[in-house]
Amino acid sequence: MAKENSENPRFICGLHATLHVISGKWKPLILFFLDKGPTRYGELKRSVRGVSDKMLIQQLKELKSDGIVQRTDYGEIPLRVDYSLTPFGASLVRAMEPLCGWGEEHEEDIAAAMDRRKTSR
Amino acid sequence: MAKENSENPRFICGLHATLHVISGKWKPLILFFLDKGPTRYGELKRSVRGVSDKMLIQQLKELKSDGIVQRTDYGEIPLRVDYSLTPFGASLVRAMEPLCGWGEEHEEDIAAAMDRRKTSR
DNA sequence: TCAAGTATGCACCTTTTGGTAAGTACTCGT
DNA sequence: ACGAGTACTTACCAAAAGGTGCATACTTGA
Repeated sequence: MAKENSENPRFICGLHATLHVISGKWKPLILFFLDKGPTRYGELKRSVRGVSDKMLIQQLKELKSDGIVQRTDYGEIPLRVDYSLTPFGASLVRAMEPLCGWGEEHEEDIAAAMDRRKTSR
Repeated sequence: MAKENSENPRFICGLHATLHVISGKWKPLILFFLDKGPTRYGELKRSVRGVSDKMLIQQLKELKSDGIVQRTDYGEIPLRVDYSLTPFGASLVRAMEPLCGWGEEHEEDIAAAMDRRKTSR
């Protein structure tokens, strides 16, 4: 009937859209490290402690297909590849900063709440 | 041995901590609607279209145990309860706004990327 | 008395997500 | 020739997340 919303109805709000891009166990961490500059695959793997090859590759692929990161293959003889943020990705990282700040400020409350949940489960 | 980080090592960065609180299929949407004011359970369920009772209750409980939302039971005869943001929760919603904005600005790119992934899968 | 509405709880099942471990194709140093 | 390092790929499995539907205890209106 009458339109209630002139935007496309795919997402409830912008946040909803954003979360489609950054959800994934390792994505925020990957973004966090890539924000420091282009990083080789192996380097990234060592930074994001605990991630498996499968997961790292998979999340990088998704981030790439979302236009957040770039993969650069130097076509060199002993295989050499690195990953970096696109300008689009960099803008996302900027938008994530307040969440970063909020998390830092309330780190203890969050950790306490997590413990509470684990204990009383 | 030598400390590399004086913060507690539970989270890699603030963002990582924050994501523990807002991850969950329906949480951002719930927060989005609660930001408009205290909302009764049934009302919320009708707002967050598609959510099941189980999920709505579950996510509300988690948000409550994280101190993000408050549950008010009016103790009235025909059962009456509502949910609202705590000040802590309100501060989280404020920190989420840039992500909201980013998502709004790039909604089309995000949707396009999602389609691309679905199609080429 | 019966259906409907309130706010939940619970059992069961499927889907999604993530982890483990192996294999590939290449090159380099010994 | 062998082991190690590069950047992945694949198959198999376990755990977590989420969905469906029924049950509860209460009340109000027909």
